[in-house]
Order: sequence, then structure tokens, then C-alpha cells
Amino acid sequence: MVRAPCCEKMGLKKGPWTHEEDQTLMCYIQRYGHGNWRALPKLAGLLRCGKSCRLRWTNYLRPDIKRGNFSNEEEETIINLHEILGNRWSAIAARLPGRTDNEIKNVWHTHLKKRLNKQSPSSTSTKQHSLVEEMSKFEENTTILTSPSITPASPQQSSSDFSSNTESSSFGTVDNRDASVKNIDSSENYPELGEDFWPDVSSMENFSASSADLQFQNPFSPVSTDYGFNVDESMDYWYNLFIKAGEVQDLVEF
DNA sequence: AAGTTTGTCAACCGCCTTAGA
DNA sequence: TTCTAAGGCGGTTGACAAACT
Repeated sequence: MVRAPCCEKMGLKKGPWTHEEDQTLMCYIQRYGHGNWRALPKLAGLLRCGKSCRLRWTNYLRPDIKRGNFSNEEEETIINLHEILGNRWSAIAARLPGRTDNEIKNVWHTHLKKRLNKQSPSSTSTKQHSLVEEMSKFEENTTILTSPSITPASPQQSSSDFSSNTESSSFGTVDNRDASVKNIDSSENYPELGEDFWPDVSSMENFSASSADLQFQNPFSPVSTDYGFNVDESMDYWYNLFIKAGEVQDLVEF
């Protein structure tokens, strides 16, 4: 199957946006919204592809974008979240109001990575390491929940139940989880998460034994096969659990 | 002052996921 | 169930500016 081009390239402009184009795009979106990005440029009278319009809007023109340098707190938050989430910039951005994934990615590559490289590994937060160690313990001590008797919750249900603080991350599919695991595995400081990473929830305080209750309470959306849980959501879950337990209370504020 | 290197960041590219027909 | 369009994501590029030689 040949992938259709994202847009009709002929005659469409590329490169930096002009002030006039910005104004046109902003006016159009403020007036009509952005229901269909592909159709938008034509309707707005822009010689750009929809993808370019979307990027310009989400990374620059959106009214809730926070401009200017990152504060120390924001940088610390990025570092800590990167420790947890790896290169999942959109997930990190979801926890930094007003900042875009692109911006965070740039800050990471231009500032934070270098800064961390200068620091010796031992200078990183003890609490971060304790968090990583805690997660490693789960990997060592827990078994995966794969019982076919447990009815998978829908991704939508799961997302709304659980990850309400994550804006638009692509949660919920086996492939995504695979991708997440790849990211995690490639992160230098991250514990490797095997298939047996996730605990037997029936042994946990928050979960009851019945599959019906599990379906309701289990925040992981155990969609089919493989890992049993949605890794992204599970990461959030464990992270919040640790915070509740007072392990990393002052690490990051959500 | 001119040339070169380095840093920054907006924008693009290609792949993946999702929704809907 | 399959196919396709659209949206979203992370990696990468390239233009520009600042710093350096």
C-alpha cells in the first residue's frame, strides 16, 4: 500500500511562517476552530499543508503557549519526568502547562542533556534513584496479570478513569506499549521493564478480587496479550502511587 | 573586519495510531 | 474485517544568530 502524501505539495509553501500567515491562521481558528486540519489551509486561504498549520498553531500560535525561558522549576520537572518517561515529549509537555513538546525537546537537547552529562551520575537525585529502584523491585517481584477471565476495559474508559492529567498522549494500544518499552529500554538510567514488570493487582490494597471490580478499578486497561497493561498509564499509576506513599513527594508536582 | 564554529529553535519528515466508512 | 484519511508523535534538519578565532 502506498501512503498518500500528507498534502498536495505542488504550490504549497514551506519554511518559516510570515506574520501575515500567522494572522490568517489565528483569525481563522479563532473564528471557526480547527475541525479539519487538512481542509483548513484551503478554507483559510493559506498556501500551506494542514500539517504545517497544525504544527504552527500547536507550537507557536496557541493562546495558552507560555513564551520565554524555562524556569529552574520547569527544568527540574523536565529532568525528573524524563527520568520516568524517557523521550516521550508529549507526555512530559502534558505536565508542563503552556509548554509544547517541541519546546521541551529542544530544551532537553540544547541545555538539559549537556548539563546532566557534566554532572556525575552520582549527583542525580537520590530520590530519583529510589524511585527507579522501586520500579525495579516491581520488575523483580511481581507477576503479570494475564488472566483471560478479566475483561479488558476500553481504552476510552481507562483513559478517562485514570489518565485525566495526560492531555493527548497516544495511550492504549499494544503497539504503543511496545514503543514505550523500546523507549524505556533505550533510556540509560531506566530500569528495563520485562514482561513480568506489572504486579499481581489482586494482591494490592486498591484492587478487589472480582473481575468485575478489577475491570472497574484497574486503571491499566489490560488490552489483549503481551504486556497485559498499558505501560504509559501504568507508569503514571505507579508514579502517583509513589507520590502518595511519600516516596517522591518533592520530586515533581503535578 | 572577516571567516568559522557553535548554539538555538522553528519547521519538516516519516512513521504510527486511531477513527470511520 | 479491511482500508484509508487524518492527526499525533519523536527524530532530524537547516536557517539564523551569537560567540569565537
